Amino acid sequence: MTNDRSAALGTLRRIAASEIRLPEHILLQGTSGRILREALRLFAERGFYGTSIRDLALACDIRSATLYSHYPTKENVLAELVRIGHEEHHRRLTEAASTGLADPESRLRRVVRAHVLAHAEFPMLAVVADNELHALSPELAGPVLMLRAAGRTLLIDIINEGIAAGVFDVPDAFLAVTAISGMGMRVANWYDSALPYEPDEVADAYADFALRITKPTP
Amino acid sequence: MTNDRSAALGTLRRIAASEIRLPEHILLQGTSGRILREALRLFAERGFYGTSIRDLALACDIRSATLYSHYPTKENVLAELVRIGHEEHHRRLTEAASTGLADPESRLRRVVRAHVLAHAEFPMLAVVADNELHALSPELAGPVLMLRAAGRTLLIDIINEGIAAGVFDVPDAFLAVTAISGMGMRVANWYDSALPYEPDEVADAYADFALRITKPTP
DNA sequence: AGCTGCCGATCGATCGTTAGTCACGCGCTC
DNA sequence: GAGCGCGTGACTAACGATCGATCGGCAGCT
Repeated sequence: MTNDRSAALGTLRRIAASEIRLPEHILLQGTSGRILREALRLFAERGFYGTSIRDLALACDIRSATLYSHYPTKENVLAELVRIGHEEHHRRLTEAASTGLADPESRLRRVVRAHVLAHAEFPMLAVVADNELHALSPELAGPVLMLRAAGRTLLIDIINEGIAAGVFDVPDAFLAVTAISGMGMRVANWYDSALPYEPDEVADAYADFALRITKPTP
Repeated sequence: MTNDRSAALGTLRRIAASEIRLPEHILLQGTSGRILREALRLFAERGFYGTSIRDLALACDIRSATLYSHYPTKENVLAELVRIGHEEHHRRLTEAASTGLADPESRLRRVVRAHVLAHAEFPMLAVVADNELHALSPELAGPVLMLRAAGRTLLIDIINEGIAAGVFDVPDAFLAVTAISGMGMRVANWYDSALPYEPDEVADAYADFALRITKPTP
Protein backbone atom coordinates (compact mmCIF):
# COMPACT_ATOMS: atom_id res chain seq x y z
CA MET A 1 0.00 0.00 0.00
CA THR A 2 2.05 2.87 -1.25
CA ASN A 3 -0.16 5.89 -1.07
CA ASP A 4 -3.79 5.91 -0.03
CA ARG A 5 -4.55 9.44 0.95
CA SER A 6 -8.24 9.08 0.37
CA ALA A 7 -8.44 6.74 3.35
CA ALA A 8 -8.13 9.71 5.68
CA LEU A 9 -10.61 11.87 3.85
CA GLY A 10 -13.96 12.84 5.21
CA THR A 11 -13.06 11.98 8.75
CA LEU A 12 -10.40 14.41 9.86
CA ARG A 13 -11.01 17.66 8.19
CA ARG A 14 -8.41 20.35 8.39
CA ILE A 15 -11.12 22.86 7.62
CA ALA A 16 -14.79 22.76 8.56
CA ALA A 17 -16.18 24.64 5.58
CA SER A 18 -17.10 22.71 2.46
CA GLU A 19 -18.39 25.46 0.21
CA ILE A 20 -16.01 26.73 -2.46
CA ARG A 21 -15.98 30.51 -2.34
CA LEU A 22 -13.85 33.18 -3.96
CA PRO A 23 -14.21 36.98 -3.99
CA GLU A 24 -16.87 38.06 -6.46
CA HIS A 25 -14.61 40.23 -8.54
CA ILE A 26 -12.52 37.19 -9.46
CA LEU A 27 -13.58 35.87 -12.84
CA LEU A 28 -14.11 32.15 -12.81
CA GLN A 29 -15.40 31.42 -16.26
CA GLY A 30 -14.53 28.33 -18.22
CA THR A 31 -12.03 25.63 -17.46
CA SER A 32 -9.44 27.95 -15.91
CA GLY A 33 -11.98 29.01 -13.34
CA ARG A 34 -13.04 25.49 -12.55
CA ILE A 35 -9.42 24.48 -12.06
CA LEU A 36 -8.90 27.35 -9.65
CA ARG A 37 -12.02 26.49 -7.68
CA GLU A 38 -11.25 22.80 -7.36
CA ALA A 39 -7.63 23.55 -6.50
CA LEU A 40 -8.88 25.83 -3.76
CA ARG A 41 -10.93 23.05 -2.27
CA LEU A 42 -8.29 20.34 -2.59
CA PHE A 43 -5.37 22.46 -1.39
CA ALA A 44 -7.47 23.56 1.60
CA GLU A 45 -8.50 20.03 2.51
CA ARG A 46 -5.37 18.02 1.73
CA GLY A 47 -2.65 20.61 1.29
CA PHE A 48 -0.52 21.40 -1.74
CA TYR A 49 1.78 18.37 -1.52
CA GLY A 50 -1.18 16.19 -0.58
CA THR A 51 -2.91 17.00 -3.87
CA SER A 52 -1.57 15.62 -7.13
CA ILE A 53 -2.04 17.06 -10.56
CA ARG A 54 -4.18 14.05 -11.39
CA ASP A 55 -6.33 14.52 -8.30
CA LEU A 56 -6.97 18.07 -9.41
CA ALA A 57 -7.66 17.09 -13.00
CA LEU A 58 -10.09 14.40 -11.88
CA ALA A 59 -11.99 16.90 -9.75
CA CYS A 60 -12.27 19.18 -12.80
CA ASP A 61 -13.30 16.29 -15.07
CA ILE A 62 -10.40 16.87 -17.43
CA ARG A 63 -7.13 15.08 -18.15
CA SER A 64 -4.02 16.12 -16.27
CA ALA A 65 -2.27 17.40 -19.41
CA THR A 66 -5.09 19.88 -20.02
CA LEU A 67 -4.16 21.70 -16.83
CA TYR A 68 -1.01 22.88 -18.55
CA SER A 69 -3.06 24.66 -21.21
CA HIS A 70 -4.23 27.00 -18.43
CA TYR A 71 -1.43 27.20 -15.89
CA PRO A 72 2.30 26.75 -16.48
CA THR A 73 2.90 24.62 -13.37
CA LYS A 74 1.08 23.25 -10.36
CA GLU A 75 2.90 25.78 -8.22
CA ASN A 76 1.47 28.63 -10.28
CA VAL A 77 -2.05 27.48 -9.47
CA LEU A 78 -1.22 27.71 -5.79
CA ALA A 79 0.48 31.06 -6.31
CA GLU A 80 -2.66 32.42 -7.94
CA LEU A 81 -4.81 31.34 -5.00
CA VAL A 82 -2.37 32.68 -2.45
CA ARG A 83 -2.20 35.97 -4.32
CA ILE A 84 -5.98 36.33 -4.50
CA GLY A 85 -6.34 35.53 -0.83
CA HIS A 86 -3.74 37.99 0.35
CA GLU A 87 -4.89 40.78 -1.96
CA GLU A 88 -8.48 40.44 -0.83
CA HIS A 89 -7.43 40.37 2.81
CA HIS A 90 -5.14 43.34 2.41
CA ARG A 91 -7.71 45.32 0.45
CA ARG A 92 -10.32 44.86 3.16
CA LEU A 93 -7.87 45.70 5.92
CA THR A 94 -6.61 48.92 4.41
CA GLU A 95 -10.10 50.04 3.51
CA ALA A 96 -11.30 49.34 7.04
CA ALA A 97 -8.37 51.25 8.49
CA SER A 98 -8.87 54.34 6.36
CA THR A 99 -12.66 54.69 6.19
CA GLY A 100 -14.83 56.08 8.98
CA LEU A 101 -13.97 57.51 12.34
CA ALA A 102 -10.24 57.84 12.91
CA ASP A 103 -10.01 57.23 16.65
CA PRO A 104 -8.05 54.08 17.59
CA GLU A 105 -11.04 52.31 19.08
CA SER A 106 -13.17 52.70 15.95
CA ARG A 107 -10.29 51.77 13.68
CA LEU A 108 -9.41 48.69 15.69
CA ARG A 109 -13.02 47.56 15.66
CA ARG A 110 -13.28 47.96 11.89
CA VAL A 111 -9.93 46.32 11.16
CA VAL A 112 -10.61 43.30 13.37
CA ARG A 113 -14.05 43.00 11.83
CA ALA A 114 -12.53 43.03 8.35
CA HIS A 115 -9.85 40.54 9.37
CA VAL A 116 -12.37 38.09 10.80
CA LEU A 117 -14.90 38.61 8.03
CA ALA A 118 -12.32 37.72 5.40
CA HIS A 119 -11.54 34.49 7.23
CA ALA A 120 -15.21 33.57 7.78
CA GLU A 121 -16.42 34.44 4.28
CA PHE A 122 -13.51 32.73 2.51
CA PRO A 123 -12.29 30.01 4.86
CA MET A 124 -10.69 27.86 2.17
CA LEU A 125 -8.89 30.81 0.66
CA ALA A 126 -7.61 31.85 4.07
CA VAL A 127 -6.44 28.35 4.97
CA VAL A 128 -4.57 28.00 1.69
CA ALA A 129 -3.06 31.47 1.88
CA ASP A 130 -1.96 31.01 5.48
CA ASN A 131 -0.85 27.40 5.57
CA GLU A 132 0.39 26.64 2.06
CA LEU A 133 2.40 29.79 1.53
CA HIS A 134 5.56 27.94 2.49
CA ALA A 135 5.21 25.68 -0.53
CA LEU A 136 5.84 28.60 -2.88
CA SER A 137 9.25 29.48 -4.23
CA PRO A 138 10.66 32.80 -3.03
CA GLU A 139 10.01 34.63 -6.29
CA LEU A 140 6.34 33.65 -6.32
CA ALA A 141 5.89 34.35 -2.61
CA GLY A 142 7.74 37.67 -2.55
CA PRO A 143 4.86 40.04 -3.37
CA VAL A 144 2.61 38.25 -0.91
CA LEU A 145 5.08 38.63 1.93
CA MET A 146 4.95 42.39 1.52
CA LEU A 147 1.17 42.35 1.91
CA ARG A 148 1.51 40.27 5.06
CA ALA A 149 4.02 42.66 6.56
CA ALA A 150 1.80 45.62 5.72
CA GLY A 151 -1.18 44.06 7.45
CA ARG A 152 0.84 43.32 10.55
CA THR A 153 2.20 46.85 10.69
CA LEU A 154 -1.28 48.28 10.29
CA LEU A 155 -2.57 46.50 13.39
CA ILE A 156 0.50 47.31 15.48
CA ASP A 157 0.23 50.98 14.59
CA ILE A 158 -3.39 51.14 15.70
CA ILE A 159 -2.58 49.53 19.02
CA ASN A 160 0.40 51.79 19.64
CA GLU A 161 -1.61 54.81 18.63
CA GLY A 162 -4.30 53.85 21.13
CA ILE A 163 -1.75 53.34 23.87
CA ALA A 164 -0.18 56.72 23.15
CA ALA A 165 -3.62 58.34 23.24
CA GLY A 166 -4.40 56.66 26.53
CA VAL A 167 -7.50 54.85 25.29
CA PHE A 168 -5.77 51.47 25.20
CA ASP A 169 -3.97 49.85 28.07
CA VAL A 170 -2.33 46.56 27.34
CA PRO A 171 0.60 44.89 29.10
CA ASP A 172 2.43 44.26 25.81
CA ALA A 173 1.46 45.58 22.39
CA PHE A 174 3.18 42.83 20.44
CA LEU A 175 1.49 40.07 22.38
CA ALA A 176 -1.88 41.78 21.99
CA VAL A 177 -1.37 41.88 18.23
CA THR A 178 -0.43 38.21 18.03
CA ALA A 179 -3.47 37.29 20.10
CA ILE A 180 -5.92 39.39 18.11
CA SER A 181 -4.64 38.42 14.69
CA GLY A 182 -4.18 34.81 15.74
CA MET A 183 -7.69 34.25 16.99
CA GLY A 184 -8.98 35.76 13.76
CA MET A 185 -6.87 33.50 11.59
CA ARG A 186 -8.14 30.37 13.32
CA VAL A 187 -11.69 31.30 12.33
CA ALA A 188 -10.94 29.96 8.88
CA ASN A 189 -10.40 26.50 10.34
CA TRP A 190 -13.60 26.13 12.33
CA TYR A 191 -16.12 28.41 10.65
CA ASP A 192 -18.74 26.74 8.51
CA SER A 193 -21.82 28.32 7.01
CA ALA A 194 -23.79 25.40 8.49
CA LEU A 195 -23.07 26.77 11.96
CA PRO A 196 -25.73 29.00 13.51
CA TYR A 197 -23.52 32.06 13.12
CA GLU A 198 -23.33 34.55 10.31
CA PRO A 199 -19.85 35.82 9.46
CA ASP A 200 -21.03 39.22 10.62
CA GLU A 201 -21.85 37.94 14.08
CA VAL A 202 -18.45 36.30 14.45
CA ALA A 203 -16.76 39.47 13.26
CA ASP A 204 -18.71 41.60 15.74
CA ALA A 205 -17.97 39.25 18.62
CA TYR A 206 -14.27 39.07 17.83
CA ALA A 207 -14.03 42.83 17.43
CA ASP A 208 -15.59 43.05 20.86
CA PHE A 209 -13.01 40.60 22.18
CA ALA A 210 -10.20 42.65 20.66
CA LEU A 211 -11.45 45.78 22.39
CA ARG A 212 -11.82 43.95 25.68
CA ILE A 213 -8.20 42.90 25.31
CA THR A 214 -6.93 46.37 24.55
CA LYS A 215 -9.12 48.68 26.62
CA PRO A 216 -8.12 49.53 30.17
CA THR A 217 -9.44 47.25 32.87
CA PRO A 218 -11.17 48.89 35.83
CA MET B 1 12.37 20.04 -12.98
CA THR B 2 10.00 17.63 -11.40
CA ASN B 3 10.12 18.29 -7.71
CA ASP B 4 12.36 20.82 -6.02
CA ARG B 5 10.88 21.46 -2.65
CA SER B 6 14.12 22.65 -1.16
CA ALA B 7 13.90 25.77 -3.31
CA ALA B 8 11.28 27.19 -1.00
CA LEU B 9 13.09 26.32 2.18
CA GLY B 10 14.61 28.79 4.55
CA THR B 11 12.67 31.70 3.21
CA LEU B 12 9.02 31.13 4.04
CA ARG B 13 8.83 29.33 7.29
CA ARG B 14 5.56 27.87 8.41
CA ILE B 15 6.86 27.95 11.94
CA ALA B 16 9.26 30.41 13.54
CA ALA B 17 10.90 28.06 16.02
CA SER B 18 13.94 26.08 14.95
CA GLU B 19 14.77 24.19 18.11
CA ILE B 20 13.68 20.55 18.24
CA ARG B 21 11.93 19.96 21.55
CA LEU B 22 9.89 17.10 22.96
CA PRO B 23 8.50 16.53 26.46
CA GLU B 24 11.23 15.35 28.81
CA HIS B 25 9.53 12.13 29.75
CA ILE B 26 9.72 10.94 26.15
CA LEU B 27 12.72 8.67 25.67
CA LEU B 28 14.78 9.65 22.66
CA GLN B 29 17.73 7.32 22.85
CA GLY B 30 19.37 5.79 19.83
CA THR B 31 18.29 5.83 16.24
CA SER B 32 14.57 5.61 16.97
CA GLY B 33 14.79 8.81 18.98
CA ARG B 34 16.79 10.61 16.33
CA ILE B 35 14.23 9.62 13.70
CA LEU B 36 11.42 10.98 15.84
CA ARG B 37 13.25 14.24 16.45
CA GLU B 38 14.13 14.86 12.83
CA ALA B 39 10.64 13.87 11.71
CA LEU B 40 9.26 16.42 14.15
CA ARG B 41 11.36 19.15 12.59
CA LEU B 42 10.69 18.18 8.98
CA PHE B 43 6.97 17.56 9.39
CA ALA B 44 6.65 20.91 11.17
CA GLU B 45 8.57 22.81 8.52
CA ARG B 46 7.44 21.10 5.31
CA GLY B 47 4.43 19.05 6.30
CA PHE B 48 3.92 15.28 6.16
CA TYR B 49 3.39 15.02 2.40
CA GLY B 50 6.17 17.54 1.83
CA THR B 51 8.67 15.27 3.57
CA SER B 52 9.85 12.08 1.90
CA ILE B 53 11.21 8.99 3.58
CA ARG B 54 14.56 9.79 2.03
CA ASP B 55 14.51 13.37 3.30
CA LEU B 56 13.93 12.02 6.76
CA ALA B 57 16.62 9.36 6.46
CA LEU B 58 19.13 11.90 5.18
CA ALA B 59 18.44 14.18 8.14
CA CYS B 60 19.10 11.21 10.46
CA ASP B 61 22.25 10.21 8.55
CA ILE B 62 20.91 6.75 7.85
CA ARG B 63 19.56 4.99 4.78
CA SER B 64 15.83 4.97 4.07
CA ALA B 65 15.58 1.20 4.57
CA THR B 66 16.79 1.58 8.14
CA LEU B 67 13.75 3.63 9.01
CA TYR B 68 11.64 0.52 8.64
CA SER B 69 13.67 -1.25 11.31
CA HIS B 70 12.25 1.28 13.78
CA TYR B 71 8.80 2.23 12.50
CA PRO B 72 6.43 0.14 10.38
CA THR B 73 5.44 2.99 8.06
CA LYS B 74 5.98 6.69 7.55
CA GLU B 75 2.46 7.30 8.77
CA ASN B 76 3.26 5.61 12.07
CA VAL B 77 6.07 8.08 12.69
CA LEU B 78 3.57 10.91 12.28
CA ALA B 79 1.04 9.09 14.44
CA GLU B 80 3.60 8.80 17.22
CA LEU B 81 4.32 12.53 17.12
CA VAL B 82 0.65 13.45 17.00
CA ARG B 83 -0.04 11.13 19.91
CA ILE B 84 2.77 12.57 22.03
CA GLY B 85 1.65 16.11 21.27
CA HIS B 86 -1.97 15.53 22.15
CA GLU B 87 -1.23 13.51 25.26
CA GLU B 88 1.11 16.15 26.60
CA HIS B 89 -1.39 18.90 25.84
CA HIS B 90 -4.26 16.99 27.38
CA ARG B 91 -2.24 16.04 30.45
CA ARG B 92 -1.35 19.66 31.13
CA LEU B 93 -4.90 20.86 30.56
CA THR B 94 -6.57 18.37 32.87
CA GLU B 95 -3.96 18.92 35.55
CA ALA B 96 -4.44 22.68 35.32
CA ALA B 97 -8.19 22.31 35.52
CA SER B 98 -8.16 20.08 38.59
CA THR B 99 -5.35 21.55 40.71
CA GLY B 100 -5.64 24.70 42.81
CA LEU B 101 -8.52 27.02 43.47
CA ALA B 102 -11.77 25.81 41.95
CA ASP B 103 -13.44 29.11 41.06
CA PRO B 104 -14.01 29.64 37.33
CA GLU B 105 -11.65 32.59 37.11
CA SER B 106 -8.72 30.72 38.66
CA ARG B 107 -9.43 27.63 36.60
CA LEU B 108 -9.68 29.56 33.35
CA ARG B 109 -6.42 31.34 34.08
CA ARG B 110 -4.61 28.08 34.76
CA VAL B 111 -6.09 26.26 31.76
CA VAL B 112 -5.28 29.04 29.32
CA ARG B 113 -1.79 29.26 30.77
CA ALA B 114 -1.31 25.53 30.28
CA HIS B 115 -2.74 25.70 26.76
CA VAL B 116 -0.42 28.51 25.72
CA LEU B 117 2.60 27.10 27.54
CA ALA B 118 2.28 23.82 25.68
CA HIS B 119 2.24 25.67 22.37
CA ALA B 120 5.17 27.93 23.28
CA GLU B 121 7.37 25.25 24.81
CA PHE B 122 6.75 22.72 22.04
CA PRO B 123 5.92 24.74 18.93
CA MET B 124 6.92 22.06 16.45
CA LEU B 125 4.96 19.40 18.26
CA ALA B 126 1.91 21.63 18.36
CA VAL B 127 2.14 22.54 14.69
CA VAL B 128 2.44 18.90 13.67
CA ALA B 129 -0.34 17.77 16.00
CA ASP B 130 -2.68 20.53 14.87
CA ASN B 131 -1.97 20.76 11.16
CA GLU B 132 -0.91 17.28 10.11
CA LEU B 133 -3.60 15.35 11.96
CA HIS B 134 -5.63 15.12 8.77
CA ALA B 135 -2.92 13.02 7.13
CA LEU B 136 -3.59 10.17 9.54
CA SER B 137 -5.92 7.30 8.76
CA PRO B 138 -9.04 7.15 10.94
CA GLU B 139 -7.81 4.24 13.05
CA LEU B 140 -4.57 6.01 13.93
CA ALA B 141 -6.29 9.34 14.55
CA GLY B 142 -9.20 7.99 16.57
CA PRO B 143 -7.68 8.10 20.06
CA VAL B 144 -6.34 11.58 19.42
CA LEU B 145 -9.72 12.92 18.42
CA MET B 146 -11.10 11.92 21.80
CA LEU B 147 -8.40 13.94 23.54
CA ARG B 148 -9.22 16.94 21.38
CA ALA B 149 -12.90 16.70 22.19
CA ALA B 150 -12.12 16.40 25.90
CA GLY B 151 -9.99 19.54 25.86
CA ARG B 152 -12.67 21.50 24.07
CA THR B 153 -15.34 20.37 26.52
CA LEU B 154 -13.12 21.30 29.43
CA LEU B 155 -12.83 24.91 28.31
CA ILE B 156 -16.52 25.24 27.45
CA ASP B 157 -17.51 23.91 30.86
CA ILE B 158 -15.36 26.45 32.67
CA ILE B 159 -16.84 29.30 30.67
CA ASN B 160 -20.39 28.12 31.19
CA GLU B 161 -19.72 27.57 34.88
CA GLY B 162 -18.44 31.13 35.17
CA ILE B 163 -21.47 32.49 33.35
CA ALA B 164 -23.81 30.55 35.63
CA ALA B 165 -21.95 31.86 38.68
CA GLY B 166 -22.18 35.39 37.38
CA VAL B 167 -18.42 36.01 37.32
CA PHE B 168 -18.21 35.78 33.53
CA ASP B 169 -20.23 37.80 31.09
CA VAL B 170 -19.66 37.03 27.47
CA PRO B 171 -21.99 37.60 24.52
CA ASP B 172 -21.55 34.04 23.26
CA ALA B 173 -19.76 31.21 25.08
CA PHE B 174 -18.92 29.24 21.96
CA LEU B 175 -17.33 32.20 20.22
CA ALA B 176 -15.36 33.02 23.35
CA VAL B 177 -14.00 29.47 23.41
CA THR B 178 -13.00 29.56 19.76
CA ALA B 179 -11.25 32.88 20.27
CA ILE B 180 -9.37 31.84 23.39
CA SER B 181 -8.30 28.45 22.13
CA GLY B 182 -7.55 29.82 18.67
CA MET B 183 -5.23 32.58 19.79
CA GLY B 184 -3.37 30.04 21.90
CA MET B 185 -2.95 27.62 19.03
CA ARG B 186 -1.42 30.26 16.80
CA VAL B 187 1.33 30.79 19.36
CA ALA B 188 3.00 27.67 18.01
CA ASN B 189 3.42 29.35 14.64
CA TRP B 190 5.06 32.59 15.73
CA TYR B 191 6.78 31.81 19.01
CA ASP B 192 10.51 31.39 18.92
CA SER B 193 12.89 31.14 21.85
CA ALA B 194 14.97 33.84 20.15
CA LEU B 195 12.17 36.33 20.80
CA PRO B 196 12.46 38.47 23.93
CA TYR B 197 9.63 36.57 25.60
CA GLU B 198 9.72 33.58 27.85
CA PRO B 199 6.91 31.05 27.36
CA ASP B 200 5.76 31.96 30.86
CA GLU B 201 5.31 35.62 29.91
CA VAL B 202 3.27 34.73 26.85
CA ALA B 203 1.13 32.36 28.87
CA ASP B 204 0.51 35.00 31.52
CA ALA B 205 -0.39 37.64 28.96
CA TYR B 206 -2.74 35.34 27.10
CA ALA B 207 -4.41 34.19 30.31
CA ASP B 208 -4.93 37.87 31.04
CA PHE B 209 -6.45 38.33 27.59
CA ALA B 210 -8.77 35.37 28.15
CA LEU B 211 -10.03 36.87 31.38
CA ARG B 212 -10.49 40.27 29.78
CA ILE B 213 -12.62 38.54 27.16
CA THR B 214 -14.76 36.68 29.64
CA LYS B 215 -15.08 39.03 32.58
CA PRO B 216 -17.92 41.54 32.65
CA THR B 217 -17.20 44.92 31.11
CA PRO B 218 -18.06 48.00 33.16
C1' DA C 1 26.53 -19.60 16.26
C1' DG C 2 22.95 -16.53 16.78
C1' DC C 3 21.17 -12.04 17.24
C1' DT C 4 20.73 -7.08 16.17
C1' DG C 5 21.02 -3.06 13.44
C1' DC C 6 21.96 -1.38 9.26
C1' DC C 7 22.43 -1.13 4.20
C1' DG C 8 22.47 -1.76 -1.14
C1' DA C 9 19.44 -2.93 -4.50
C1' DT C 10 15.20 -2.82 -6.16
C1' DC C 11 10.13 -3.24 -6.45
C1' DG C 12 5.70 -1.26 -8.54
C1' DA C 13 3.22 2.96 -8.19
C1' DT C 14 2.78 7.67 -8.64
C1' DC C 15 4.83 12.09 -9.22
C1' DG C 16 5.01 16.70 -12.30
C1' DT C 17 5.62 17.60 -16.83
C1' DT C 18 6.10 17.28 -21.99
C1' DA C 19 5.34 15.94 -26.88
C1' DG C 20 2.42 15.20 -30.46
C1' DT C 21 -2.23 14.99 -32.32
C1' DC C 22 -6.85 16.12 -33.30
C1' DA C 23 -11.46 18.55 -33.39
C1' DC C 24 -13.63 22.75 -33.31
C1' DG C 25 -14.73 27.65 -34.37
C1' DC C 26 -13.12 32.00 -35.73
C1' DG C 27 -12.01 35.47 -39.49
C1' DC C 28 -9.82 35.64 -43.80
C1' DT C 29 -9.79 35.54 -49.05
C1' DC C 30 -11.96 34.38 -53.39
C1' DG D 1 -21.29 32.06 -49.43
C1' DA D 2 -17.73 28.60 -49.83
C1' DG D 3 -13.22 27.22 -48.79
C1' DC D 4 -9.28 27.77 -45.98
C1' DG D 5 -5.64 28.85 -42.32
C1' DC D 6 -4.99 29.05 -37.74
C1' DG D 7 -5.30 29.55 -32.82
C1' DT D 8 -7.43 27.32 -28.93
C1' DG D 9 -8.32 23.71 -25.96
C1' DA D 10 -8.73 19.18 -25.34
C1' DC D 11 -6.88 14.53 -25.79
C1' DT D 12 -3.50 10.04 -25.59
C1' DA D 13 0.81 8.55 -24.51
C1' DA D 14 4.82 8.67 -22.44
C1' DC D 15 9.01 10.75 -20.20
C1' DG D 16 12.47 10.60 -16.21
C1' DA D 17 12.32 11.22 -11.40
C1' DT D 18 10.83 10.17 -7.02
C1' DC D 19 7.59 8.02 -4.05
C1' DG D 20 6.80 4.45 0.05
C1' DA D 21 8.10 0.05 1.00
C1' DT D 22 10.56 -4.71 0.73
C1' DC D 23 14.16 -8.04 0.47
C1' DG D 24 18.44 -10.60 1.30
C1' DG D 25 22.63 -10.13 3.23
C1' DC D 26 26.59 -8.24 5.76
C1' DA D 27 29.18 -6.55 9.88
C1' DG D 28 29.78 -6.48 14.73
C1' DC D 29 28.62 -8.00 19.03
C1' DT D 30 27.67 -11.51 22.75
